[in-house]
Amino acid sequence: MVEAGSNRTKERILENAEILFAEKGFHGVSIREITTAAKCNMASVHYHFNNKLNLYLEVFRARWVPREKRMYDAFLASLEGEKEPVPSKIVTALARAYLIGPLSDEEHRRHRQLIIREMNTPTEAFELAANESIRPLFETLYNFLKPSLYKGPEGNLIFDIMSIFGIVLYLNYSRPIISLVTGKAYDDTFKTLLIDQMVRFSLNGLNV
Amino acid sequence: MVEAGSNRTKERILENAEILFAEKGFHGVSIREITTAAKCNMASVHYHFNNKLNLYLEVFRARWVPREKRMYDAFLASLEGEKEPVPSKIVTALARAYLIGPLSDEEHRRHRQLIIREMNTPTEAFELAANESIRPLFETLYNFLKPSLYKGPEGNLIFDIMSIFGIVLYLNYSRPIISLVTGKAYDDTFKTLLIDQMVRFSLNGLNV
DNA sequence: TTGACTTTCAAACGATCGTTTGAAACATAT
DNA sequence: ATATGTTTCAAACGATCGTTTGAAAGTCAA
Repeated sequence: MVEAGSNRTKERILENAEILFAEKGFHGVSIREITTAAKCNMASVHYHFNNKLNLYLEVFRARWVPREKRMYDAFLASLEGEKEPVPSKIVTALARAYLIGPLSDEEHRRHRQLIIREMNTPTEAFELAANESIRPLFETLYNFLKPSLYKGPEGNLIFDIMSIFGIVLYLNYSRPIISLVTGKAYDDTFKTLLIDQMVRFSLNGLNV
Repeated sequence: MVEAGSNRTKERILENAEILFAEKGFHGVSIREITTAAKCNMASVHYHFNNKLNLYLEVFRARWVPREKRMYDAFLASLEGEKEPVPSKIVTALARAYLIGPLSDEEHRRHRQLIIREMNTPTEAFELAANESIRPLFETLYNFLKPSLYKGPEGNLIFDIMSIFGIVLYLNYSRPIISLVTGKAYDDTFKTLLIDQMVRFSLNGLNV
C-alpha cells in the first residue's frame, strides 16, 4: 500500500466533499463538482469511497464526529476536572465551547449545517452522529447537572437540558435570522454578548 | 380562462410538491416524482409554474405563508384581544399555537422542515418567509413583552425573544433527538408536557 | 354546432447524473 | 532494472434530470 500520494488525494476529496455537502446538501452536489474542487479525477471518489453515499457518510465518520469531539473536550477542559461544578459554570462552559470553542467560524458553519440537515430529515448519518456524539454529550450534561438540580420534579431536568440544547443550537445556526431581526453582524463581540445572554437565560430557566 | 379543472391540477401539484420538497429538499425531488404523485403530466408544472424553482417558491407563497398566518392568528386569538397580557399568558399562547396550534401533525412537520432547510441555507424563499411571517411575529412578540419587561437592560429583550424562538423551534423540529434521548414517542400527552416545560423554562428565563 | 381559448398529454430534447472501464502513471521491494 | 501492487486518469456507459414541442382533449360563449 502506497500511503503518501493516495492519502493526500483522499483527504482533498473529503475536505471538499464536506464543504460542498454542508453548503448544498447531498443531492445538491455532484461528484464532478467535488472532484473538480479537489483537483482530481472523478473515478478517485469510487476508488477511495466506493460511491457517493459512502463518501457522504465518511464525511461524518472522519470529519464531523472528530470535530464534535474537539468541542466536547473543550467543554470538559474548561470544567477543569471538577467533579461537581455549579450549574453556572457548566452552562458557561457549554456555551463557550459550542458557540466559540476550538473551531473557526467556517468550521463551525459547516459542522452546524451538516447536522441540521440530518436532524431535519435523518439518514444513516444522523444515527452515526447521535450515537457517537450527541447522546454522550447529553448524558454528560445530565450527570453534571443532576447533583445540583435533583430537587425538582422528576423528569424536569431532561427537558431543561433539551431547552438549553435548543438555545445553543438555535443561537448557533440561526445567523440569518439573527442578522435579520437585530441588523447586526455575527462577529466576535456579538458572539460574546450572545454567550452572556444565553447563560443568563438558561440559568434563569434552570431556576438555580 | 377555464378555472375549474385547471385549478384542481394546479392545487394537486402544489400539494404534492410541498410534501416532497419538505421531505427531500429541492434537489432531492424530481418533477417526474411530483407529477406522478399529483397524477398529471410533467409539462403541467411548466404550464402552471414556468419552472421547478418557481414551483418551489410558489409552495412558500401559496402554502407556507398562509399556514404560518393561521398559527399567528391562533396565537393572537388565544390572547383574546388583551392589550397588555402578562408574559406567562403570552408565552403559553405562543407555545400552544406553535407546538399544537391549528395544524395537524403532518402539516406541522412539513411546515417545519421547509423553513429549517431555508434557515440552514437560505434562498429566495427564506427572504419571502422572513418578510411575510417571521419578522412580523417577532415584532408582535416584542411589542407584547416590552411593557412587562422594560425594566431590564436595554437589548436584553431581543435576546430573550430569540431564545424563546430557539426553544420553540428546537422542541418543535428536533423530534428525532427528543425520541432519541427520552425514548418516548412524540404523542399528544408528550406534547402537552413539552408545552408546560417550555413555558416554565421560558418564564424563568425571562425572569418575571 | 361552431370557433376561440385553455388545459392536458405523450414524446422527445440536450444536459448532467453516478458509475464503470481499462490503460497509464506511480511507488516500492527484490 | 524488473516485477508487483497501488493510485490516477480520460473516456464512455446507461439512467435520469429539467425543459420543450406540437397535437389532442376539454371548456364555454356565441
